[in-house]
Amino acid sequence: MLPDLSERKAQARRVVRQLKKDYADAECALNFDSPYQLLIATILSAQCTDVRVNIVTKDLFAQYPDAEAMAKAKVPKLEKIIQTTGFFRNKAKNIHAASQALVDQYDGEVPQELDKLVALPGVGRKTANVVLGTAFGIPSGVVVDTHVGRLTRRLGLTDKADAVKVEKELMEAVPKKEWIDFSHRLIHHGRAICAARKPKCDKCHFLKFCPQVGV
DNA sequence: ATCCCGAGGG
DNA sequence: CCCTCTGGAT
Repeated sequence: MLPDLSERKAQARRVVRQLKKDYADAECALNFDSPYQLLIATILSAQCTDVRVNIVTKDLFAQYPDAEAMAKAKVPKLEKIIQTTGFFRNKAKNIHAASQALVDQYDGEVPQELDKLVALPGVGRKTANVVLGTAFGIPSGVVVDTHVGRLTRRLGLTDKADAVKVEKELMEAVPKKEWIDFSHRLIHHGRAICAARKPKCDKCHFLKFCPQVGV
C-alpha cells in the first residue's frame, strides 16, 4: 500500500537530501560532446551498461560524429559497430532513421521539446528526458530507467511497475528543480549500493528511512 | 539464471 | 498488460 502524497513528499525530501550528501557531483556517465551524441548514446544504453556504450560510441562517433554523417551511413556497418550493445538490429535501424529525421526536419539539430524527441524512432520518454535534462538543462520529466524504478519502489516513493506511471508519481512527489539530479544520483546509488541482485545494505546511508529494512 | 541508464508493437 | 529484440557481465 503506497503512502499518501504528503508522506511520499516527505520521503522524497529525505531521499533528495541523502542523495546530495552521498552523490554531490554525480553526473551522466555516458560520454558525448553534443546533444546529438548524447541522444545516440542514450538510445544505445538500453539493456546495456554505460561502460560498454562508451566503448562503442568512441568508435561510432569517430566515424559518424553528427546527424548528417550518421544519416549517410550504411545500416549494416552501424550494426557491426554497435553489435556488442545488444538489440543491435533495432538500435542501428533506429539510430539511422532518427538521424535522417533530424536532418530532414530539424536541419540536423536535436529539438528541445519532449513531443518532438519522442516522435523520433527509438526515442521514448526515458531517452527524451535524459537529453532534455542533461544536454539542455530542461526538467521536462523524471528519467525512469531500471535503476530509478527499482530504487523508488524500494524506498516507497511508488508502487507501480510501469515506467510512465512511476514517472507520474515521482513528478508529484519530487520538486521540479530536483528532477535532473535526482535521477542521476539514484542511478549512481543503484549501481554502487542498491543493486538489483545483491544490494550492499551494510554500506547504505538510506537505511534509516528505507522501508526494506527488516523485510 | 538474472540483470544492464528501453522502445515498439500486440 | 504482455512480448520481442540482443550481447555482455555476474
